[in-house]
Amino acid sequence: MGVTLKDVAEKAGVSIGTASMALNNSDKVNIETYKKVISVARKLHYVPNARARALVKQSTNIIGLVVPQIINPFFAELAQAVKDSARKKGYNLILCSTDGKADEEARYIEFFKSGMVDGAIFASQESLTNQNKIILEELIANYIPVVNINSQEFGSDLVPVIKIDLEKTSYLATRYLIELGHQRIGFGSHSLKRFEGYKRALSEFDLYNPEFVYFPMQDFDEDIYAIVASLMEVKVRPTAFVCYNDNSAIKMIQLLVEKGIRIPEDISICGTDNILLSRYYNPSLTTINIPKEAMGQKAIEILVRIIAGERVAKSELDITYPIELLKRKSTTTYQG
Amino acid sequence: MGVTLKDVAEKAGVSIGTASMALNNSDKVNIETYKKVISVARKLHYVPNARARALVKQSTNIIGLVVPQIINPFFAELAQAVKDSARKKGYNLILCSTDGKADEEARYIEFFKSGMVDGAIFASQESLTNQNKIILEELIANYIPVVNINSQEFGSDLVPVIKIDLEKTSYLATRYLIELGHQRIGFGSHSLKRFEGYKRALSEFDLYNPEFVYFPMQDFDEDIYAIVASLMEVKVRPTAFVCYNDNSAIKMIQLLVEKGIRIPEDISICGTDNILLSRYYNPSLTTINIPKEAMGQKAIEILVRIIAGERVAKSELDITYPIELLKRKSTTTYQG
DNA sequence: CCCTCTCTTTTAAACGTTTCAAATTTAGAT
DNA sequence: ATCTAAATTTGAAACGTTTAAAAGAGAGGG
Repeated sequence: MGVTLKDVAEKAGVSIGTASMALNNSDKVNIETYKKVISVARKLHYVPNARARALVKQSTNIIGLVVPQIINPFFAELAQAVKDSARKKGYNLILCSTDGKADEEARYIEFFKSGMVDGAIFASQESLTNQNKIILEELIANYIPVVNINSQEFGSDLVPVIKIDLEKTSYLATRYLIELGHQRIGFGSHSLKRFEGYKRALSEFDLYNPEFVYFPMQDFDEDIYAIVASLMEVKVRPTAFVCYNDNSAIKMIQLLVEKGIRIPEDISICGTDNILLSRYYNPSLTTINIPKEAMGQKAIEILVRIIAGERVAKSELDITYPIELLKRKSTTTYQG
Repeated sequence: MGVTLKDVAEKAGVSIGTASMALNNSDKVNIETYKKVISVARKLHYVPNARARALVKQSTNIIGLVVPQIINPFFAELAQAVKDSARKKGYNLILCSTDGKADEEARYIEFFKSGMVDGAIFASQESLTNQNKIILEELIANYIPVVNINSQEFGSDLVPVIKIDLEKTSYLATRYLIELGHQRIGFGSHSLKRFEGYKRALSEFDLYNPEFVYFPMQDFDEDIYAIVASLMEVKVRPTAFVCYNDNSAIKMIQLLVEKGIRIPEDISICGTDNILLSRYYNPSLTTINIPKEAMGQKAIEILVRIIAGERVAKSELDITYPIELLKRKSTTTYQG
């Protein structure tokens, strides 16, 4: 169907080998031949067949990125960063979103194993499904290079991890709310790590009260309705709330506002992620910044090095990026 | 490095051809042989090499999706829909975002030409860069199947288009604002089509006034600062504003609120896209729904059919999806 | 016992590159 | 004119599949 190297070679009057070398700028080929081949190739609109090249080169120049959901702005922004870095290194990015389903995750792992990508990055909220942790281990050990973003578990010789200190996110948020004078601070997340940070901050001031803790079983986003409903019924309401990401914080605010509760006057709310929109939300969202660009870039950088066969230093096997509290308008002081 | 078909064949005591057929569930192979091969393959953790398969099959089972930006929730949501449909048809999706740069667009087209994808979907705000319209035409004509989403130009035998009536988006929004009693209605977009709809609605009531029209030259998102600044200075301010997407509407609201302007009491604001967050924004955003899921799904459906060699019916070469006004809280009545 | 037909397996070409050893050409030195 | 070394080109293997044609093995009929 398409124009092949053979066509180019014939028209240029050289062998396939020579044509290939010319097109790959080998210095072994005579300048005249080179010119001839290039010109013929251009004339015929020759485009090298990436499939054939992939087979012989054992590499596709594609990197896979797996995220739980693209429609979560946090991951969209991360994907953007990863993509930009990948492109700079000459790679294309295949973006895979699992919607948190273990079988989708498994399908992608299968796909990766088949050799369609040169390496993969797994980004998660906190960890992969248990089942796939095992599959992933195997994947890495036997097939392709992998880097994890945000997983709190790995960080081995095989799978470097780029992460943040999850516990600290909620610690920072909670402590800030305490500093603002709040004493009844609510919390919602399915993450144990985050809960620990929340509890640590409160414990330091002897303010911890399990009544204000919500552990949604499923998807937090969906369970916000339940949390808000519960918040409306309870007799002593928290005056501040720590959400596990900006998306859920925003939903929560909206639902509360609809019930006539003012943010931040009645309840201060704090998110995590610093998604683009959090700055433009109304009220603008107090949140924890996560350096997505830096993390995405680092992940690609390390992955590319592993692909190239380099051995990464011990110090780079487990990198924790600093996070930062951004004080905005969704939180305010409270006088008991 | 990995286990190949040859290894499996040898261990199973059959030829490579037979092993291949067994693994592909061919009915030509004896049931005993089949079982033997399958069991050996499993034992050896054999995974077919997708690169080799792609070469001989002339197909990678990958579809490319090109969007201007992933971090725009509209495209993230569209990508989600496209991905889901693609997976259902057995394809993987390679997500490419161009950031509106013509050269990135061109690089992706080059990549597609090389045969790494079986087909491509180009989604845009309104149209591709001029330069690449030409490249794209050529791509389609000679290399791989393509479907356009949202482009207002194509819709040929070669490139089916899935789109909405852009003119109508702003017409609907503007007319609604007029119905609410507004007489000074502002407008911001670089889209001529959208401007036409805006103007048509106003003209019907003799309310058109060029003073209220903003044509940002570059990226609208960035130019919102300028528009808001200008809005603050002008002596007669519009009481309503039509934004060209939800993202910009949200930014605009936030900037206005920061200046002490109340939304919707002082200015009613209307977006377009109905991104997930628009419902959760504060105030919730009056906007135009665009059926992203349906459009994404249709795009895949048609593309897959073209890839399969089917000829699509004339009626499917240019499909316009219905849009719908969603009345929410960012707009309110106005008594002159 | 031979022929035919069906069922199964093998063989080998094909996919379109890259790459490296071998062959060829060219140039330079004697 | 001959030899050597360098420069260039060619040829062919390799990458790991799929697939169609050919070969082989049984079975059944005459």
